[in-house]
Amino acid sequence: MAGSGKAAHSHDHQHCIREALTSAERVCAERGARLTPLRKRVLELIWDSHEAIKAYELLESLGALGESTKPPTVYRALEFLLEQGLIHRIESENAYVGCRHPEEAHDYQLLICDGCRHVEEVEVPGVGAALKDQASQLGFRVHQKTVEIHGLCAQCVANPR
Amino acid sequence: MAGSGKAAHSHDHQHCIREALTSAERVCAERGARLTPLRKRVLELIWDSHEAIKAYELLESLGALGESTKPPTVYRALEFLLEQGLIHRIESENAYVGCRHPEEAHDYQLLICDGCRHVEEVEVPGVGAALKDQASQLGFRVHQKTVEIHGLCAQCVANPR
DNA sequence: CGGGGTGTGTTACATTGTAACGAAATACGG
DNA sequence: CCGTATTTCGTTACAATGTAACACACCCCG
Repeated sequence: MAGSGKAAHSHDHQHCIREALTSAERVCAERGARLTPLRKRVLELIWDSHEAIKAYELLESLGALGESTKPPTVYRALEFLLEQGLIHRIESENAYVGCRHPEEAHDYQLLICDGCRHVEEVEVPGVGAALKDQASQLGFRVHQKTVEIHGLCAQCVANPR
Repeated sequence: MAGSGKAAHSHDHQHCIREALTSAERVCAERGARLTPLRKRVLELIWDSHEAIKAYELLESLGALGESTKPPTVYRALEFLLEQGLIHRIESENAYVGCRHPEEAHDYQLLICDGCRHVEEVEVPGVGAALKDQASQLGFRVHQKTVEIHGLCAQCVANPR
């Protein structure tokens, strides 16, 4: 059923979900942040796959679960999850994906497959530092870095539609 | 008048504009692409500053010039300019900015000031290649790279509001 | 001058995101 | 435990961003 055989990018996804939720609980507990049932449900829905998911898709899923179905509900939960570093926003897609390393701040880059929407979070050594250094040289104070690589993942290169 | 003394990031901006337009003409001529009056006007409006400008701001400016004022007009012009590499889209802002090197494809990163909206296009050596290499190692075929750094430019760090 | 392709005008709508306000739930000092 | 402050949530209404579809104008070419 959920998250098992789906062919591409196979792995024990139940494990991913469990780990993500456990991590989230711990991180929030440590910080005194409240991972309410609603926020947790949204986080679960995002972690339902490793694919980019949109706010209104989340909204629809919540609706199917009999929840309130108004945009602010979802956007507020997303805002919280972003603040806590539990998810990433994909700017070039207006979409969201679970963060692999929510325990601490980190540089990251996203490989986004335009074929299957799979998103891989990587940290290419040196990239974050190089950007920071260049900015510093120009007197620019960095607050946030967005690095998004679009293309086709190995699966979709091998197996085009 | 237009683009002269504005204090921050001072430079001969008239020169920027002339150069951008000349470049655009040449590039389009070489490729047989049609830089129509409408498209050129939109490009001029974008180059009116080095700041990120939004589609609906362009729309409003066009309206003030007595042009047609419907969204598709602007979005189609933007699409053309993006295809020709004459402008960049800033994904994290839903905004647009003139490209500094429209003559040829190139890696680039954008430093976006959240204080004054100024956008600086840079090419940090190695960053584009490092991202490409990492992707290749994962079997990922890159189509497009988006690198956007938000923060405060030197002017705004020195002179906060 | 007629036909095909490209560009533009226009209508209508889809998608994405937010402000504002009140009600409910939770935290917190006494 | 109670009353109050704060946070979270529900709801309405709307703002901002972007697109599909079709009609018309223009231009090149034969």
